[in-house]
Amino acid sequence: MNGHRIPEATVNRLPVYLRVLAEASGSSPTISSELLAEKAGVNAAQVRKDLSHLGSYGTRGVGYEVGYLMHQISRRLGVDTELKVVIVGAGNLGQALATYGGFASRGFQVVATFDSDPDKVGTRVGVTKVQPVTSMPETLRELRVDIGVVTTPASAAQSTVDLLVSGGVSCILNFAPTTVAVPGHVALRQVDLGVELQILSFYRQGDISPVAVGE
Amino acid sequence: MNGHRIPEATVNRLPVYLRVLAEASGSSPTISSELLAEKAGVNAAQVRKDLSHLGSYGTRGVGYEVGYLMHQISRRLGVDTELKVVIVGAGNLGQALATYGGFASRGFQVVATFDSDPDKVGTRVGVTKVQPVTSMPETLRELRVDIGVVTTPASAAQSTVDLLVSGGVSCILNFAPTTVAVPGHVALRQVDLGVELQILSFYRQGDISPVAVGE
DNA sequence: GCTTGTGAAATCTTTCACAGCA
DNA sequence: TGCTGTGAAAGATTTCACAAGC
Repeated sequence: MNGHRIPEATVNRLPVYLRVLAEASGSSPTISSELLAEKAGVNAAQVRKDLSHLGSYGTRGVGYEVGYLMHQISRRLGVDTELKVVIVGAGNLGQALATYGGFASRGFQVVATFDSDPDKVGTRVGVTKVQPVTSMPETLRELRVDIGVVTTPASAAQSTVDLLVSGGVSCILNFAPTTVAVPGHVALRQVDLGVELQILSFYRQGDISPVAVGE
Repeated sequence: MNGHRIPEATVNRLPVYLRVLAEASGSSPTISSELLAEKAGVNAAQVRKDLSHLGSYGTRGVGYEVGYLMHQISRRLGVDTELKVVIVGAGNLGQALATYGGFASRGFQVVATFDSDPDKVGTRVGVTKVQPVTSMPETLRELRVDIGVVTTPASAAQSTVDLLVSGGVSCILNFAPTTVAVPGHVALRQVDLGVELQILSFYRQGDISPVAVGE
């Protein structure tokens, strides 16, 4: 079952499998769909169905070879090439994300940070120096940036996104507490932390509960 | 259509509608499903179906009364009561979240922060002073905390979650780059920022793109 | 006339259950 | 025997399309 379009729900779980595999890679050379499912918090049939979209990389009676499966998932996710990330908005959240270890360990390289505040420009954030937003157009082209992370206030989010898109950035992760729009050929994910808490507080009332997001 | 169980997919969109309504509340006393849909990035029929789960709060030929609809959504989400939040892990991300404006503006109050590092304990983060994790049990009970936000390293995430649960916290938002488990009656959402970027980088390759998360 | 509310259809996702292979 | 890979069934979600109401 190779070459066809991978369902969106599956794509959202592949990175989770990858993380579980990375954690498990020390223990055993192979892993069963059952164990992988348990660690990822899903059903074993789901794991097998998901992985079948990549091809037949398991061995019946044995399981999946951990290293090989990691390679195949990475390849399909397109995470095997180092991608360049910029962060726009060097406030608390922007600074935290710039130094967040989870990016580098997954092959993402934070190559620049931007802020409109002259007091922030020039200060050191992680391994980058904060640049003025006015320099975004040149910097984006020059560095051939892949991903933009937006941590500006809501009021600046849309104009920031427009700048990123016109600078050739094809993936945008928006943390600003407002919804932004992009042309259809740009990948966009919106994350609003306040919204997350509202959803949680709903589930608290009922019996049903565990919900996973960003996975 | 009132009183029955609200579908999970709908619950995930309600907070987004709430945010859109808050933004639109200045402009007009009413809003159509079409406009609300456009601002929330979904289909108008979906908005109507979603809202129909709360009751019939619209007026045919007119639309929805913004203030009243906000009230109804808030009530159903259980966000009309002020909820107490603690943040465990006072690193960059924890500090950023402690001062993140999106929580307070949505009725969540950050009442305490914890860290295991003695150097961090006692320092000021937002309006709270960092407490040692050893004081979590008493503090959680004393303040009757509703929500726990975990921003520890992966290695400390599960034990932190266990402490939160035994301290009576019924909602947990996990930002640590590892999956944690909780008993079924605790609401859990997992957010891994590295995973987000991996998903984005997949969509970059294909034609289809815009994906919303945490919404 | 304009917009909601909602059955019915279409689509997508998950789960089942078992044939097939190591 | 044990575990994958996968059709088929079940379930959930989205979209359509239109009757009903203001």
